[in-house]
Amino acid sequence: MQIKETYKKLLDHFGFQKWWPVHTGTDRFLEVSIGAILTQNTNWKNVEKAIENLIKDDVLSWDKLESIDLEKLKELIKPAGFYNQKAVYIKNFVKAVKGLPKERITRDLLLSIKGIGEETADSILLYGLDRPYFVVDAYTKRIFYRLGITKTENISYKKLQKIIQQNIPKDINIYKEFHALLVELGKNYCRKRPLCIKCPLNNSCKKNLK
DNA sequence: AGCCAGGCCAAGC
DNA sequence: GCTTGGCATGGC
Repeated sequence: MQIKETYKKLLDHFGFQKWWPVHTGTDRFLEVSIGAILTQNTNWKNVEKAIENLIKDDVLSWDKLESIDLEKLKELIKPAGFYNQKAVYIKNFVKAVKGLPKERITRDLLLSIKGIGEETADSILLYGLDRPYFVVDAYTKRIFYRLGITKTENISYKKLQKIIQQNIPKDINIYKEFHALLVELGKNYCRKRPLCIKCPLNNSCKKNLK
């Protein structure tokens, strides 16, 4: 099955996901970035709790995050797990990016920040800054492998990103939507222990376990 | 009651 | 370059 067809099927089945979810009244770029850091290897439900804590304490702003005590920040984001390192990552990010004009914020700059890897950087760029970088995650690798599009689930980030970007239009709205749809499929059907019987890609998947 | 989640870093080969 | 271990909470 071709990549573009996969996108169409998922969109047809799930409908528009309208990612990235952010609260009204906060800086979108900031909230996406903090969410992207907090969701590293973590359930989004837990991230929501952490973000609610930040909003409740009125610290989801560049100035407040820069000045907040590190230990206090750890407490607030605790529900998201790995809170010791994520608090430092957030501090690193804010220090490196605060006050910069957006055109100065490049992928290389983000990757130079300790705690920002490829997926986090691309999530920030795509959903926070509307730049055309396709976000690859564990679901993406798993789904494409099971579909038979890639030969291994351990394909490198760069390789899979390149394959996908070469096979869909360079359109940030498609990039945003496709990744969100892959997450939806990965969460609900193409899980580690998959639910192939009800999967919307069931009849065109090589790894179909029925 | 385990298993798992929208990764990243450091260390070792 | 690729692999491994550590990091932590809460939902199911």
